Amino acid sequence: MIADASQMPDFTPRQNEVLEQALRLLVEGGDKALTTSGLARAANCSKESLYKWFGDRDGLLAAMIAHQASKVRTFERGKERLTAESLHDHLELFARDLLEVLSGDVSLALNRLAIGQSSRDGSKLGKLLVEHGRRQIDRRAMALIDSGKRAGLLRFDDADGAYHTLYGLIVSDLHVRMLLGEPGLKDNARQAEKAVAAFLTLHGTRQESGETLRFSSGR
Amino acid sequence: MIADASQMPDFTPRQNEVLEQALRLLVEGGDKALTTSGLARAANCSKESLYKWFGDRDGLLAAMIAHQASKVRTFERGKERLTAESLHDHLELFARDLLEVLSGDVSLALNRLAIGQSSRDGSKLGKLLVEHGRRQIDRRAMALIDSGKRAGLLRFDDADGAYHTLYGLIVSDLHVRMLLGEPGLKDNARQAEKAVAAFLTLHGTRQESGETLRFSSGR
DNA sequence: CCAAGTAGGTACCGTACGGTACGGTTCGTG
DNA sequence: CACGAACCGTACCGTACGGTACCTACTTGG
Repeated sequence: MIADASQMPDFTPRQNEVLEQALRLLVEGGDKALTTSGLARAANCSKESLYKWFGDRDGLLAAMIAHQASKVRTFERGKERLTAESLHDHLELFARDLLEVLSGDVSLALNRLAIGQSSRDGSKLGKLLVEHGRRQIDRRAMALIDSGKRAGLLRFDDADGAYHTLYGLIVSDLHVRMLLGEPGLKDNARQAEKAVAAFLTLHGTRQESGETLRFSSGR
Repeated sequence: MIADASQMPDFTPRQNEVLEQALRLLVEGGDKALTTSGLARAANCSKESLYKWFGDRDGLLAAMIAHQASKVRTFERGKERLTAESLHDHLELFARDLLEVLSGDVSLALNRLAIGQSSRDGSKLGKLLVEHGRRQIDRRAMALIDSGKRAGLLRFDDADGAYHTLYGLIVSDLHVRMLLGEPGLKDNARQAEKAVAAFLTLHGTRQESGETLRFSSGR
């Protein structure tokens, strides 16, 4: 065995295949559709194997989260020189990616699952989800706005606060509404533009033109 | 019987008592703890009465939402003359109230319930929750920022967009995190201040001092 | 004082789940 | 070839839920 495989889940291909089916079931039918019998049937495996591999239903859920997270590797952005324009573009790209991720089928289903469980398992799944799913995107955004500050393009005292401001401007109540079953935005890109413009108005060092303050047309 | 009781749920005191117990069970143990047998035991009533009153488990859940919503009547704010200071204060009050409501036990439990059900009932509960719970607070905020605009204290093209900006600045990802089981903010008032300051920087007509741009210390 | 409606208590039914056990089959390995 | 491990399919068990039926006790109104 290799000494250091990080905290890689390290599932076998067969297990990954089963986890993929599990995600499919979850997305299609929600919590109730993800039964051990149903999964065994859908994935052409035996329940005994499920319990051998994942130990428990909760273990299966945790494995699903880990599996999904392992697919969404965040690509480290090169440390290129930041200009006002490239910062703006990177922020918009981040915003679009964030909206894209949050409105994804699997993300919504997993969040619903974790939220549903949070009342009875002491939010173990919720912690897992935040750890695996959010830390990556948090890191990316923090690195970006930090670079912006070092390049003299952004100004703020508290990076964490600034990031949460950015997040709020991008997402607003959209995530919860989607979790409750409402459809997503018609135009993610438009929302991303507006959010980044507002963020730069608040924290940018360059005077943004009044154009950025004009918000028009809605969801 | 009185002719017009609006769309008041109009439950008997006994039924309200039972619904109160149902909410308590839901808050304490989540979805799984709210069983018909458990509720009948906790509320000292019979399962048969439950089904006679609410028809169905889903009917019970809907009744719980209606019951809870009927408790949180939003008080219509008087149409007093708005100054920059009073607008600021009203916005901060709104922000604090919003954070207060969202972090309430019952609100979180009901949102978790609706989110958990949203995959299987076509988001019927979710719609109900948004209708009953959110419309009130939305109305209040829209009326407020609309007054602000008419008084020349705020500027924006799209009131809905401006409101969502305000909402995002206040709540950010806090709601989802709390739904996932994380504790709330230490200091709601501080968050409310920061959000309102940022909102006024974006949409206020008066030049806010640089002080309002300085974000310090975090969650 | 009694009839009728209302509500509580309990037993029951069908179902479906999580979890386990067992026999048969494939596959890698010495 | 033979052995054992892994795995599949299925049958099974205990439990707990939603929902129903039945019976009793209390109130209410004439």
